Amino acid sequence: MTEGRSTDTRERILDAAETLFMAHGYDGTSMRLITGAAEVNLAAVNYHFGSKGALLQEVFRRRLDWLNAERLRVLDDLERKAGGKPLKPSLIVDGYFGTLLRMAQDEACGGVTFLRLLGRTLTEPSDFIRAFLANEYKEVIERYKAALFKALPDVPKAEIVWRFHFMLGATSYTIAGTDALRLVTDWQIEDADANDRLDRLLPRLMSFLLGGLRAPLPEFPDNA
Amino acid sequence: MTEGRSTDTRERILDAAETLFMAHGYDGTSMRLITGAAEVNLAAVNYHFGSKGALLQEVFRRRLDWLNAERLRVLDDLERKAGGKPLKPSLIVDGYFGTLLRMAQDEACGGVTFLRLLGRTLTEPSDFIRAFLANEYKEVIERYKAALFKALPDVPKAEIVWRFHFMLGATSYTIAGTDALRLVTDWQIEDADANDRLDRLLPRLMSFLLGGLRAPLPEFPDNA
DNA sequence: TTATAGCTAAAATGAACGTATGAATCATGA
DNA sequence: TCATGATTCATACGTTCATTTTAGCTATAA
Repeated sequence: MTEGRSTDTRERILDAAETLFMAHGYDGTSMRLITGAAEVNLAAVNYHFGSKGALLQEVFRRRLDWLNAERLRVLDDLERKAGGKPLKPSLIVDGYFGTLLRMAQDEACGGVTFLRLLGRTLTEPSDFIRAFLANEYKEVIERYKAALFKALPDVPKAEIVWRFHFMLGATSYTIAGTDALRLVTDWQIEDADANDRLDRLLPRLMSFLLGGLRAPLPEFPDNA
Repeated sequence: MTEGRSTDTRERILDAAETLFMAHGYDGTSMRLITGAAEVNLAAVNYHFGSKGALLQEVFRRRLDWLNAERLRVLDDLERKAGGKPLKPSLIVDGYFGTLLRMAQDEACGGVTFLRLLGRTLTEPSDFIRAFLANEYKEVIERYKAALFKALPDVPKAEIVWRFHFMLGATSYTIAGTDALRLVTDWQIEDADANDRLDRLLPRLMSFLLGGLRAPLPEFPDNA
């Protein structure tokens, strides 16, 4: 085989990088740490990916391509079944956020590790990764936003965009799972294994998101 | 005066560090960048604060001491007026998150810059800063959690903790304000100045948070 | 077998990092 | 006025960083 060793090295680097970027952030993770954990030579990253930044992009691309394609597939499916009629908001929210959390239960897709890395990186704005993620998400966001506009014709579009934003925040922060304040709240949550907790997280999060999405519209103070 | 030059240098360093940590993260901000922006000598940080890590802590302490004291004061006030009866959830949520966002409108308290730094750092878990923030928030979180338990006696405590967590996420992510996906959503938001946007953000966020907090309880799939 | 391309190994490069040092400068109290 | 302690300054130190280089290894194709 002409690439047996090579693909193995690439995958090992990507797996190690995913875990380490999640744990220590991009700047906090050195090439020596990555190649050490992957048990490959220091130069292998630059040979296979070109640079550290390109490696980070590849870590994301490996998972996001699948995730966002799946999200589009789900939405296509929903819209096909609805035959032109507006979708229920709960279905749209589940298509976007449910698909994400369900991916985390599939270890072959990176499991919770990638989920945490994603949540963390969405609030960590290195310029080059922002541009990359924006492009990677462009189509999906556009489609889901449009679906929400259609599903909630009486709600001002600006309000929907804001609430979509809030939902993204609640989800990202939750899946980052390493927030500083978790130490404080003496976590009387069930100590089941990660998959069990993930099972119950999805309904919990979904209730919260839908409650927020359908909340009464805010009233602004007069500042004319 | 025995400290004129000194306090000025300290403040300039803290201001510069606050802005730069916000923009580039902790690891991404070098001492040379900080001291350059503050127009002080490179050695000044180590002289006045001891180390880069201690500087970061001081950046937070300067704002958080006031913020969390104010949160406690507000809660004390509410509970005193209620005279032992449970508080309305909206008042509790406003006491916690409203106080935070109102602080951002006071430029003397750091304004949006500190708000963004806080939002960003809450998901950026350097071990030492996690421990510091956990300690800094300990009392406030405990008090507000207890108030919510009392205000919502029919809701399981675990559920309240989760939803408090989701609220923290939505808020942190929003105030970080630098999330990667903002580029995507062609932001048809009013182009008013920062304070105007902040004026309307608070009611918007509050509606969302309360909607989520009061949402119907989730139903879990049977996995017995 | 030999040439070639794909890949790995080990070492070196130059830049940037946080921190430490000792001299210079300043304000202050006797 | 002058000695003193606080602060600022320029500079150097020892690491660690991402990346590059050069040589060597392995497997396929002619």
